[in-house]
Amino acid sequence: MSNVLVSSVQQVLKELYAQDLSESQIQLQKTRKDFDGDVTLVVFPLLRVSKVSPEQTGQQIGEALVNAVDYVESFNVVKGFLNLSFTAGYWVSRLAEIAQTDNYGQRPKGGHSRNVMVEYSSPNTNKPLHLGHIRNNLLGYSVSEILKANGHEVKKVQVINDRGIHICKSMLAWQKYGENETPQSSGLKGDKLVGKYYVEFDKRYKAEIAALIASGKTEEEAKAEAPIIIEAREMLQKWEAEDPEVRELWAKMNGWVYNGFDTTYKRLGVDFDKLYYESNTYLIGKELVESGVEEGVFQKREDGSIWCDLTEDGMDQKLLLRSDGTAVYMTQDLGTAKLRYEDWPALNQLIYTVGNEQDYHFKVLFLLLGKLGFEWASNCYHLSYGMVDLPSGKMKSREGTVVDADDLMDEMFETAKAQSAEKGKLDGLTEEEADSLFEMLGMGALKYFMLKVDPKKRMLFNPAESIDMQGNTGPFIQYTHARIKSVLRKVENTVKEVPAVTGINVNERTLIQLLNQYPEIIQLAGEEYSPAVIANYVYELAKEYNTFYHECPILIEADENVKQLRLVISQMTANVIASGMKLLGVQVPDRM
RNA sequence: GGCUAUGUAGCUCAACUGGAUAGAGCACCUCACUACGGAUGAGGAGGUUCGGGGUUCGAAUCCCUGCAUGGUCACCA
Repeated sequence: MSNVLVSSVQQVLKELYAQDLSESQIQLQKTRKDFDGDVTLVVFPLLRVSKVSPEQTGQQIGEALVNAVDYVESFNVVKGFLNLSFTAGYWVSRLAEIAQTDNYGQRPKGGHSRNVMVEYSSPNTNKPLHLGHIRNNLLGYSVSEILKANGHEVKKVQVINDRGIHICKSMLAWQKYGENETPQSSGLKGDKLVGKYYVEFDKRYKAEIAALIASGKTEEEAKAEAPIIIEAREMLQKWEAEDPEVRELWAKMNGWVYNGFDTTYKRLGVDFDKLYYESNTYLIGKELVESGVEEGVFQKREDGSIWCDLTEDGMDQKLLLRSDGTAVYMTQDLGTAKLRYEDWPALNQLIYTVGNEQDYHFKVLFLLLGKLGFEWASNCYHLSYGMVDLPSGKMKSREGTVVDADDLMDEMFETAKAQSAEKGKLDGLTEEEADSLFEMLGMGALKYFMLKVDPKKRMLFNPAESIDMQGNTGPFIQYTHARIKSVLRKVENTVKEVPAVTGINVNERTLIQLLNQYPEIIQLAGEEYSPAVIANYVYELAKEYNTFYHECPILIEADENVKQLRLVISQMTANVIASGMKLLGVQVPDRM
């Protein structure tokens, strides 16, 4: 609609001032709430062509638009702002179109569609998932869904960091001190069990360092010479040499971890189309690095290590392969990227959902891919997000302040349960139904809380406040949806026909305007890779509906046409709420 | 120290990318259920948008500068 109006404005300007102006010079925006109107034209940029005062310019354009555009009913000018009001008929017909559109808000596939691979989660296999992973998972999943809604072809993937020194640490500690403990024997979730031995390794390592320092070594020497770390390094080399015993242990312990992760992913509601394992890609990376040496873009040093000199690009020397020939993080990332493009040659964009602590890493990665001659290097994008802090500061595993993902989800469930019990609205639900509702509400609260914040900003997670369910929260929106459903349940046939009404009130108008915005919101969220855009919009919609609900009778409305209009508005609001929340990975209940 | 991000009400976050009197929620103070769900709504109070310059019709937004906070500069991942 604004596009149509833009060209009308251009037309009018041409007639008035004999000037052709580009679209970008026509600034249309939603009229602010405290002013009268639907759409506002900013006239300041037009003064150069009108050569009269802002007020006069607004007046002239306003008069011309009322004459030229049939749905522009009236206007007013405040300072340099021309506020335009549309006819009720215009908005009613907009509502009718919305009601008749399948998958309203979503953009069908077409010429603009891209093939996009979104990587997210990608944990290490040496410890369980925590709060930081939750933000990552929710963000990656939601952005994927948003891109799909924009008509793109999306594949969700992760690369599992299943090899490296970290997993060797867990393996070694388990081998030495584990006494064959298994998830079955201990009753521990697999990822938790492996994490336990990672912590055990760290403890022993610390003790050895302390002992060496006491015997006169420097801290640096102690860290390098502690027997247990040397053993771990040896194990990594054995692993790379495919030592059968080490590989067997490795496969067993990783298997435990994957089982544990699967449980967590399932509960979080995230999924993947394909999994990559670094154990399968680091060799490709090594080959790439070697070929880079041959091509002269990388350099081999005397000790055998391989580097890339990035000083001309304003960065440092970057290690790509250790002197003992083992791979580093960067090595395998190069290999993984190459493999992905081989798997999906039509790929247009590769998105990495990874925290901003790795901004530098990805800058370097993309640069290296370019140096290796991959023209698609410029299509790689680092979806960087801020860390999650606790009121006590950073999460630190050593200080035991890590918020475990499974524990947190349990807590959310319990809170939702307690809240519902307090409201006393559980009548008629079986225990099973009630539990699934609590899960929906608890997860809704958690997901909405984490996604409503702009991804690139660091966020504070206050356990006490985050589980709040009043105000700007997931359950508030879920409640609004349930309430609408409750109204709709009471009418026999849901009518999608928009009746002929002579006028609409301010609440109806505002809601239709908001509903009308939904497609633009999805587009904006896609362009910015920001679920927060969706979250804030859905909140505003729910809030506005609640105001409408208080002001306007629906079922008891005497005028049958007005009643139908309100029912359609209600129906569409519920649809858009459900649709928007789905993009965030949040389900909405019909009753709660 | 270099590079990089962030700084908005007591707290947690918005602000359509340069537009009007900077908006919400929480907390605090009022008020509203014999109409459809009170996990709600209406109102009040709360601001030098970190400080200082600049650009212009107009700045939270852009530029410069200072301050604060986080991240990062590993033969860790």
